[in-house]
Amino acid sequence: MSDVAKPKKHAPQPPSTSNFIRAAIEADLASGKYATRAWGGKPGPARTHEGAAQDPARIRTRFPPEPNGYLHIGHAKSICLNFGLALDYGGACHLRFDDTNPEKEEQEYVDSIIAAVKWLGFNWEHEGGSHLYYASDYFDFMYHAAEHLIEDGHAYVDSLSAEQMRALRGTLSEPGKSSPYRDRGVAESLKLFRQMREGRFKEGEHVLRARIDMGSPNINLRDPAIYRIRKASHHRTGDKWCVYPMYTYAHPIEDALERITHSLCTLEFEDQRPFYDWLLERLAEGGLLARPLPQQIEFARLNLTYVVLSKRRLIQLVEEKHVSGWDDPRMPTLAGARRRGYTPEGFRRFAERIGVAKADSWIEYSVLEDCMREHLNEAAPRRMAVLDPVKLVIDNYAEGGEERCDVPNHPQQPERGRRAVPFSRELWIEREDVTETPPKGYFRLFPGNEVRLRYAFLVKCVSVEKDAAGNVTAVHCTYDPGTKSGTPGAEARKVKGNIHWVSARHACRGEVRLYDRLFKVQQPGAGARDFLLDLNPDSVKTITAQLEPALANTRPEERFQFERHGYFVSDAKDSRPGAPVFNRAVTLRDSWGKQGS
RNA sequence: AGGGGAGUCGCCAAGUUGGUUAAGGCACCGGAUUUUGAUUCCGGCAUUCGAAGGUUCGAAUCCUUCCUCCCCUGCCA
Repeated sequence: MSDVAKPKKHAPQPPSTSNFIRAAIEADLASGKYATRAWGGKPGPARTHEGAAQDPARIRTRFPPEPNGYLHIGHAKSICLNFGLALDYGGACHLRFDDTNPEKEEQEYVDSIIAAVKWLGFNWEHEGGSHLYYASDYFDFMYHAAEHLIEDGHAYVDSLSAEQMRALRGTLSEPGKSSPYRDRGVAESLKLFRQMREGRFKEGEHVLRARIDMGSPNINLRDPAIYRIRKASHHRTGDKWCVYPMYTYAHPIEDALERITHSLCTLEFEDQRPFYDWLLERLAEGGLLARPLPQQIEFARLNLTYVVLSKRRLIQLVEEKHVSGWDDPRMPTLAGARRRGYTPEGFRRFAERIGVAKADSWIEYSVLEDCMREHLNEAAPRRMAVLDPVKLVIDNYAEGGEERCDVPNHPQQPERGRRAVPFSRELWIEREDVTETPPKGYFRLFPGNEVRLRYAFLVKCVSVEKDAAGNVTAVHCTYDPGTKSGTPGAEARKVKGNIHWVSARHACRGEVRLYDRLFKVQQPGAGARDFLLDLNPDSVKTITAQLEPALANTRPEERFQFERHGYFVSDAKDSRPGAPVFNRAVTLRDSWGKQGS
């Protein structure tokens, strides 16, 4: 049956260019839903936008972190999704700080979040406008909208304690019961709400609730609290307010004021969507918000094997000093990943590769590593570094002699130029590149075998020196002067082994941190187990390596491939001229199975 | 009177107005190239879509029943 012409092989395509969110956006764009969407030039209520010109942004998305912690890899998925969609569809993506809880939020976090989003390569500019917003900028509107809801009978002040409210809320299978304050008159609720704002009550004395349906099977609709009293200083509004809106109430309003078209969030907010729509509809029919209203769309959050992403656990790792800080290279925070040597391009590639859907899934950590390798392979210049040095002596090379080897900075990219690497009689080579008893298939140095010193000469192993314990202490070779790389006839004789080296006399010593995964199991803390029990005790190993001279002075965050090892980055905090410190981002793939080093 | 979601190859994930042999990526397995056991290149890789019935000329797509997993009872987000 092989005489039938085979269908031509399809060119490899970028991973899933289609997903349910793109489908929704494309459907909305096609239906003309947004054809007359106005944009008044800044976030605001109906009057800001009505009569204004059509929004130059075809869609608006937003990334809305609460500034109460550091961003992590899970956020990277959301950032790439939201900013990426805006870019793809000619839209704008807003960076918005959801700072509605003054007790947990700090300026330090907003700074780190801004830095992380920028680092990932995104910005919130669109058509000359900058879309960096804060929920706290909308507190006035939110407060007035709340009064409006009270006046329309859609909200009331409840004076039950939190415990009493919980008792009346019902359970998953039983309906809730009305609070005795549910039928409090509009005037009284309004008066109390104003007094709440004036600071006449203590925290917890009253709360503003939406009046919806205590019998709803959806617990989120059983008269959710929308405003609470909090006598805390806010990092931006200071002491102006002592009542703060709840996320449930604030988020839809933030979206509507900013004219967000597609409000993307994670699956756990699905049950919240009916309230989101209910609130916006009430406010729009009251003339406070412009239509079309934003729509919430939920997607599955990222789960990565061997990694924990919950804020609680991340805090525990830092506070209990299992890591050196939020930017420890083993942390899944973006600050940690950056210090580890991971790249923005790698993260974007990763987000593209894993796609977005509604099914809960676990992405294998190796997928992230592969994405980093792929980008680093293209981007990182090559260098030679010996991590576990053993001396190689070329017996027939002139004592005191030296010469230069002409080495490409990137074998696949000749335009990156070449550099001179000093060569001499005594070199450092990798301990694992020499053995007296070669296993099957081993083609590096062992007595009688010939290998190439990469970009230099062919050497033949004549003997191996060992200490009393049997450890190799030095290896003696003879070299063939006619085989220098780049000279005529250098390739006359082919050998399988090709090992890297550093001239002992010229080497620079440097600290190298070899990182491995922070946890030793795929799902740390699965079941009821304490996740700390799953910590990998060997997640970092610090060594002193012998580096080629060009590595002595590097700029902070400069990334290299150490040939035959992997990708390393000059540590942003600890590396110094002449005393370099490198972090290993990821190893090279290795079908021989050398397991890191 | 519970409600809301999800189940397509080892890991992701298209496809879901029913229409010929179920995209693509990752991993994996072969083979080629290679001065990185890397990279690159070529080839292979689901008679089957959680299960069982049913409708139909035809079903991953429609219907029925069942199974499994996730989320929801903060004055957190």
